[in-house]
Amino acid sequence: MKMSKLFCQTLREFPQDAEVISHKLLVRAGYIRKLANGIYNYLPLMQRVLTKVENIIREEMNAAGAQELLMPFVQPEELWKESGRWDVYGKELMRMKDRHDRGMCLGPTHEEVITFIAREGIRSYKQLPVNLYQIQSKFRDEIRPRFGLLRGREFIMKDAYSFDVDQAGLDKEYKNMADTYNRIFTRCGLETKMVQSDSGAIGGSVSHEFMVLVNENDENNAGENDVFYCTKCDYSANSNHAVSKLNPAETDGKFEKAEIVDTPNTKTIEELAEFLKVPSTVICKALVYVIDGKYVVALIRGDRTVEETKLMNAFEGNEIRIARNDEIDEIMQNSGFSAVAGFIGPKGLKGVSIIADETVRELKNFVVGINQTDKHLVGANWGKDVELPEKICDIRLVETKDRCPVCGEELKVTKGIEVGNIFQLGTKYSKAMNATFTDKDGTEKSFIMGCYGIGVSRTAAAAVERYHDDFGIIWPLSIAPYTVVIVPVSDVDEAQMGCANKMYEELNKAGVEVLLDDRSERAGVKLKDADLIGIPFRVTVGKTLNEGKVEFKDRKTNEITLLTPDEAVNKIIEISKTIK
RNA sequence: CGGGAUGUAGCGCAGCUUGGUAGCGCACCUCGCUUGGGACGAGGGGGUCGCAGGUUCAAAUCCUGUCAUCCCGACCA
Repeated sequence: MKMSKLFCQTLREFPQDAEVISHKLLVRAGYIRKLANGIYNYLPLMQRVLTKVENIIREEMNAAGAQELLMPFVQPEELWKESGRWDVYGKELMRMKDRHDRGMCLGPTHEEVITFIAREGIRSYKQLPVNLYQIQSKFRDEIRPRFGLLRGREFIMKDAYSFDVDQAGLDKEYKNMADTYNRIFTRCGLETKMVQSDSGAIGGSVSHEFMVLVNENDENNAGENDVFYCTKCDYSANSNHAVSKLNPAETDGKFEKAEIVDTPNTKTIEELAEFLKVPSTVICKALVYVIDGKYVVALIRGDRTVEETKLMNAFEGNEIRIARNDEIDEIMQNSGFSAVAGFIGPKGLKGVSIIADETVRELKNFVVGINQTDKHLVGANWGKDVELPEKICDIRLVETKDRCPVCGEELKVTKGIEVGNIFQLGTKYSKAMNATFTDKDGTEKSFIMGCYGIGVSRTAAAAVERYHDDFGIIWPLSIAPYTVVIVPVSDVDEAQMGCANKMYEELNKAGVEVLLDDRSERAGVKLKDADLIGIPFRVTVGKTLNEGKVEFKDRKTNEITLLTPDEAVNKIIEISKTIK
């Protein structure tokens, strides 16, 4: 491709509305352009990158035994009513009416449609197992799209769905997909970590996410997830799912008798601990949440934080938020109290569910709110002064220095970008949508399903996030839009242009993806653009041509070697052959 | 949805306080010159100043409303 004809406008400055580096660089280097909030045009260079990622995915998925199909982007309301998600998916599901006033939605994911396909097409266990996938645009009307391609409303996703006769089959396919994903991301030049995760709105039990770990010291790092991991064993999990063993802590308040004491203006745990001169670990903290419209009071040790996803899952909820002050007032009124937030306790509350984190169980002679403003109960003990709630779960956020649940080593945390996930769905959708097959023994059974997603556009953006420098993008070879760019320093120097053109022809003939910068620009412009766009290799044809040499530059190391034009061409052809 | 900020040429911005001919840099077009890290000179094109009302002889500027975008939070495959 000749750059004079390439549809690509690089910008001299970073776009003002971009925050993270992948967004800034992709816009500035002419890969993407915003159409609307969270919706982007993929320009020719970007399309080449996406196609490469997609083809790697295709090859590996096909090799793993999956079959590609394509489902509609627009889906009928009825299917979503069948699965029960029409009512629970929320505003993220882009809903609309067709001309006949029938409810439709844009596909944010395709469990319903694939289950419909399986229900229609699979009658017998003999047709199983099967794994079907597609690569397609998805639409999710995110509350706050941001970070360019990392969190758009429209994005490209590979989604695969497996159907098995039993759990053993699903386990096998799950492992197969995990291995496949590792191969896919490795081929894309990305190092990923497979971490345990929450299964979210998709449902199901077992799930893992594939995270590209980003450098936390990087000021604009775009990792949206905290990943806790163990340095000794291979335990790692998303913070919304991570569990830990706790270090020993002082949990005895050493108050000799239970009594209500004045604790004026101690609305936070810090203030209360300071006022009573006790460690925060002997305080039982009470937080009021609203889960799917119902009030929940969560008890947790004073020094710990509630993990809201865990709390929500404990009640099998879909939506969680902290209660507003007027809602707390309502609870107080219903229970005959009048305390404000900061003095809430479990004793005597009516119309709420109470849940306790495991950390409160061992508290002794502790401090707890008693639903009177500016007062707390000290020296409290479970069973005697306050009832221990029946519902006790792990609802706490893991912290660094907590111990690995597997081996006991200290846990560490890092930021990650989620580029893929795998879920064991089980029969959640097949049961709800009555999708069954006839098993060997003649009985009707529901499909055991799994689903497996990869964010294609996000993977490309994550690669930029991971590989760039002050000059621009540094694409991994396997997903770069072109392998090499030839830059003649002067487009009016006949020798240089002749040499550049000759190499260009030879490389093209050899099937190498090559760019020729034949623009009538000054050298600086062409060199800056080559770096910005991030082509892995650059051949500069300039003054060294007098000695019969051209410069060969590796974008990754910025190392320059002098080669004859023939040597350069051969070297690139050799490199090109290694691309898988 | 809560808090903060911003909307002026394709991009980046000034002008607004104190109302009076809409500007600068980059990009774009023409000519010249130049060709190893985003040159230079001359000329040129491009704007209903986010939108709608209002005040005024006169509004980018003041007032009201509204829309959009960005950041933080809540949410999230």
